[in-house]
Amino acid sequence: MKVTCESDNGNPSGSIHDAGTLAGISQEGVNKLLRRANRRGSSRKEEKNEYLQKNDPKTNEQVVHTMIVQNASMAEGCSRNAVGSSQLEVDVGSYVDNLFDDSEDMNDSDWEDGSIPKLDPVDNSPKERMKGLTIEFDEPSGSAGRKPVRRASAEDKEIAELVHKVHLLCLLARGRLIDNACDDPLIQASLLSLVPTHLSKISGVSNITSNALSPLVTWFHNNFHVRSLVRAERSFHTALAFALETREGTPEEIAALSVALFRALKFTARFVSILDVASLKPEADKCEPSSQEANRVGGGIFSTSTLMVANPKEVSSSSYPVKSFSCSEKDGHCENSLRSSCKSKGGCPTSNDTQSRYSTAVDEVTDRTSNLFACQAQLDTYGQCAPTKSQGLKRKGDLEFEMQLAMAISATTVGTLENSAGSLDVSNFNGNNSLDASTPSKRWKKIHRVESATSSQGLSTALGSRKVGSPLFWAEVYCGGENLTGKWVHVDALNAIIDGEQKVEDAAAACKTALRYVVAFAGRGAKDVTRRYCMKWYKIAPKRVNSIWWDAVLAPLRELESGATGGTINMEKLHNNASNEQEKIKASGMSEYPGTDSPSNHVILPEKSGQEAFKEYGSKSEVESSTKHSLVATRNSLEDMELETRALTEPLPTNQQAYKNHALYALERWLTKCQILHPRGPILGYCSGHPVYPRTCVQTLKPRERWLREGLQVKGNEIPAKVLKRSAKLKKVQVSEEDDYEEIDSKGTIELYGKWQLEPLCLPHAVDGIVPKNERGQVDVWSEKCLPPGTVHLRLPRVFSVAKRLEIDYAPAMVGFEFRNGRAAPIFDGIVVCSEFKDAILEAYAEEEERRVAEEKKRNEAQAISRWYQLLSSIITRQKLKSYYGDGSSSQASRNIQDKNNEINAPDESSKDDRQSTGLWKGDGEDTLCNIPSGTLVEDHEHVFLRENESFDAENSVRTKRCHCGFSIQVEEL
DNA sequence: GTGTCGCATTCGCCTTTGTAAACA
DNA sequence: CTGTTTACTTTGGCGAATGCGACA
Repeated sequence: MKVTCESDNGNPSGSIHDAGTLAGISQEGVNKLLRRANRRGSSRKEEKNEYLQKNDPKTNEQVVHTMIVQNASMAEGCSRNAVGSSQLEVDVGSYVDNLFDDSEDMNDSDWEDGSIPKLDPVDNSPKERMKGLTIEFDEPSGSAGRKPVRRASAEDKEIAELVHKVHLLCLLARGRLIDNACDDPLIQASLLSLVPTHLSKISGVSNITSNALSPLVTWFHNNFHVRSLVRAERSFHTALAFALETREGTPEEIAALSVALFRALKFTARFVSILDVASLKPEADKCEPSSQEANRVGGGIFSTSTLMVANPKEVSSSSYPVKSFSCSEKDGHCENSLRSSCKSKGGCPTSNDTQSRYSTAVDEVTDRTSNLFACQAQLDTYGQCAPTKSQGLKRKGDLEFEMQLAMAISATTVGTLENSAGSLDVSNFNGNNSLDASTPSKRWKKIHRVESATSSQGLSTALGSRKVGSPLFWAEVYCGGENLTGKWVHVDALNAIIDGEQKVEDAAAACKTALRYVVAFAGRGAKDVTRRYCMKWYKIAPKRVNSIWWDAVLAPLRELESGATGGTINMEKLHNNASNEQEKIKASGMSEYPGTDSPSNHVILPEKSGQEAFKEYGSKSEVESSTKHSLVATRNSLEDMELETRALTEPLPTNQQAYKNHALYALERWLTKCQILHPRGPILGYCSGHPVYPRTCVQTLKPRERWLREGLQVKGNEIPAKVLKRSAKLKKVQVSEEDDYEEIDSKGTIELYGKWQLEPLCLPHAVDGIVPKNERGQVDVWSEKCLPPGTVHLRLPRVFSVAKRLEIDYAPAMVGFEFRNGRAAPIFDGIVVCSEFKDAILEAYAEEEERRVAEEKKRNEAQAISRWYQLLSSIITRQKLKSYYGDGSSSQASRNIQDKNNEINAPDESSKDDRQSTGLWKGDGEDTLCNIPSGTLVEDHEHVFLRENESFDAENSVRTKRCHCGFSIQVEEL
């Protein structure tokens, strides 16, 4: 192993390995760091590689890690500069952690705070700090091939979930803003004025079909183009108006315009967006696509303004041809490719600008732009974009989250930013109606620079970056002429695709966009319509947030949305349609299996949903109550049913592992040890020869004791549904304690029971004031259900003493266990007593507590007085000693010792008279108050209290003693 | 290049009912 | 003498989740 240090000018200024034994210390340190690096895992390469220099490939047997460590100023400069120093070379292959953290406790914060290299242990002089250091070491030959693994901890997961949730909320807010902008009458009117007369004839057609929309969509597609311009510094409303003016805009704006157009034409339309949130799983966003992939995605797909559709003729039948484009416009979409590659290659969406929270924006924009160019230069040079240390700590999800947060904030603060940033374009929009795609290039360039700087920092979700080309926004139009009852039709006017809902998933997947949340916005509300676009729900379900939380979030938005889009449907049609759906379910083998919770039970029956809808929207609906089938359902409930049906008719996965946590299906081999199939059937199909069962047949088993905690007990004569062998550890205990083999066998197993073998818990009743107890003389109170009838649980501290004093029968309440001293210890909380004694005990407890509190107060006061006494005695003694021996510094130490000795001896009656102090103290049997005129303490004088100067206040029993100097002391005689 | 499967590894849940000495 | 507090020894086994490599 070799360790060398280099100064910043390149000359070796010192070598650790020269320091004799220090070499060993250093080696140990390096090895420690290596171990640590191995633990941390390869996924954090980007966080650390700023400290690394590329390996020398010439060394064969030896893996050489060379690092150039920046000094403090360099490190700061690096963090200021988005790209970092050009001296940095990034080693992608192997790396080590902060090799220069020589302290023993190299904790995470040291690393993550970006601490600069510490001093060489040999040389403590700051002037001699190393600016560069080269370390070479041997790597164990066996470990070369294995990548270290570090999994996310629970904390990581929690943080990731929080980020995910907040990101979702931001995107929801964003979607609502866009939806609101789509309702703008001015924009709608402007759009209408652009539509050719022959196309506007379809306005208001009640039973429109998707085919009828084709000409309109084609026209829109031909007239509105995507341009990768983001005007984040203005409100979305303004941006939308500008996009309408120029007929060019971001995919988001163009999609919003299409929605506005449909609404202008009196169609019921929604703005639909994929909420491309930060991953729910930690570190999932860190592994960006490879540079090749980035090139492919960035340069290949998002390259023309007519995204993804080569020929308008393909309307209605085209798919998303995601790989068939080339870069053709320099100003427009090549920018995206650059941005994408910059981001993807190095994970470098311009470092500390990213951390600046994007709050002020305009004056920062120039910095960002320069950073972008710097990043670009870096890419040209190295093919890598070295992140700064602080940047490295940011996960991509965090960055996206921050950007979205900033966007949501900026979008919601309409008006404020408009004033400041609007000067860029708004005047043009307002005053110059002739602006179109032929806008002077200078002006475009300005916008373009603003956009590129902003988007280069990771604005992927709403604005497209890595996931360029992915269908993120489109419209849904309600076509009453479709499907008997009408249906929501996917309309991607951006790409001139109608009714292509089945292609969205594949197109998104091709662009590495996870289709986890597809949300439709209307009426300032929102509805999750992911099911419509997702064919393999089991794949995305684990990537979605807890459904309870998500449903709760969406609940109010759903009401708004259904209020805006909820038309009425003739129930007769609906019934026929639903029957067809039911038949589909039956055909797929999903219905009517004998399980207790058959999936078919989850299907909302037409009658039921219709009635519910009637209750909810009865006032608005056209009610025809004369016949059974003439109930009115809303589009909303109909759509709910459609989505629900989709959820229940998911095709069987072809790979076994998909069944592991599948919501609908299960394979026996993937059941856990506490799960069982009950009933064992029906078999819905086969996967690799294994029968597939409905998930509803999977029952969770628990031991008898565990069911007791839930207030359930096993019915009599029930045999265990499953018997597990006890762990080896417990068996050992059994073997050591028991010699009888049969006993071992009976205790060496765990008997498990299923829900169907249970009944409500029947505990013995409390009789004659006696609490039924278990064999340990206590009551296990896991929940209220575990309390014997006729008893109550009093969770009060020290209440047992009251019950004991009143001679009332009680039992300690054991509420759980904790691990203490390496063993499980029961936790007791309060007592269980018969209900009839509850009031008496509570009353006595209150009295007892009152008394206890009073006693405690008294005790505290006594303690306080005692401490005052000690304080005052020490002051007095100190003063006394001062007066005896003067204030000579040489004897200070001995006086201190004497003080302490005197403190120990105090109080004694003789010394009380000599006390000089302020305040009140209480001695044994008397309280004393000292009144000291100012300056008394500094007077070199011993007080003398003469009898004749005393006075006594009989009313208060206070005797006042006075010295001739004016000092007085009050003594309360008890 | 992608999907599937098996193996290895890591993380985190589940387990679950003292005692003797010192001190007040 | 009795009741209370404190120190002692400070889990660890196992299943689920996950990552990775091999293979089709």
